Amino acid sequence: MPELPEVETVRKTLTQMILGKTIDHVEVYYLPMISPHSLESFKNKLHHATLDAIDRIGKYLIFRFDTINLMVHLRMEGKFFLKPSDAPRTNHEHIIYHFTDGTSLRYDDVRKFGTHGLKHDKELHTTLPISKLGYEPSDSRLTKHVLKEKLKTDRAIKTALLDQTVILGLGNIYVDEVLFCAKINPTRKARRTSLAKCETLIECSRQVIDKAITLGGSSIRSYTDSLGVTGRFQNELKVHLKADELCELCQTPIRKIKVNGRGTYYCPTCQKR
DNA sequence: CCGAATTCCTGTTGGC
DNA sequence: TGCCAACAGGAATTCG
Repeated sequence: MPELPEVETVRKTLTQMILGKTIDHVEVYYLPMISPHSLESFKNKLHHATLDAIDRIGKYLIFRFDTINLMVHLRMEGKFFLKPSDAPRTNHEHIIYHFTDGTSLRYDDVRKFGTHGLKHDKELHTTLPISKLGYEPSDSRLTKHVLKEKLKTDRAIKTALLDQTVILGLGNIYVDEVLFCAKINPTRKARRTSLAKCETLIECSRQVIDKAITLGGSSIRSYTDSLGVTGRFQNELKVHLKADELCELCQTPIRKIKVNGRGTYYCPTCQKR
């Protein structure tokens, strides 16, 4: 499931591949995926638009055309592929952006959870969902004081850190790794996190996310980036998906539990409550 | 307002 | 081996 490092890898790859291309026409095969839901409006706004840049805000990809932005969230299994326009559509390609040069960008998503929405420049940052998002780990505005304030909730720390308004970009893989790094039990109440631990959490988030970006993200389950090249951070995971394996710091078997419905991996010795 | 539960979806997994 | 329920999960929505 793509999180910040995987989305950043996709962004870089796509930038190399399709920057400057102009859309000829768009095909949509699953209407609930797009917004606004008007198919004609969606197609018309992208007609003959030229791609100026691809940005990223948290896990959202922002394709910048003239004055309109295509905001894409990959959710669990969204992937892009670049193919010739006349290549046959495969089972799970739900949206095809055809370019004027005879190539096409295919959005492939087995579970149909991804979203593609159009927003004008002026609304992008002032409307949901972007308007509510918190700061990314790399953002200097994310201070221990800011985090401490956002952690004033009765939810478990893991649940709070998955909330994109608290800290931006962590998903189920990296939140487990960050909590292991910070030696915090995932079920601990968020509001019990000390100022010092808030600082540790920020440092660990930066460390984990930076390293994952450097390695091209993690390739677990079916995730591959848009070139089919696989990330290498899965080899660096300390706890996620490591149930019953021994903690590399203390040799205690890693435990798997559920925290608010999410599969959660942690070391019961290193991450005491 | 807050937090938990539900919902979306389908390929994979596990139990019998 | 085959069948089917349970499971995976980000975030919007609904519920209490």
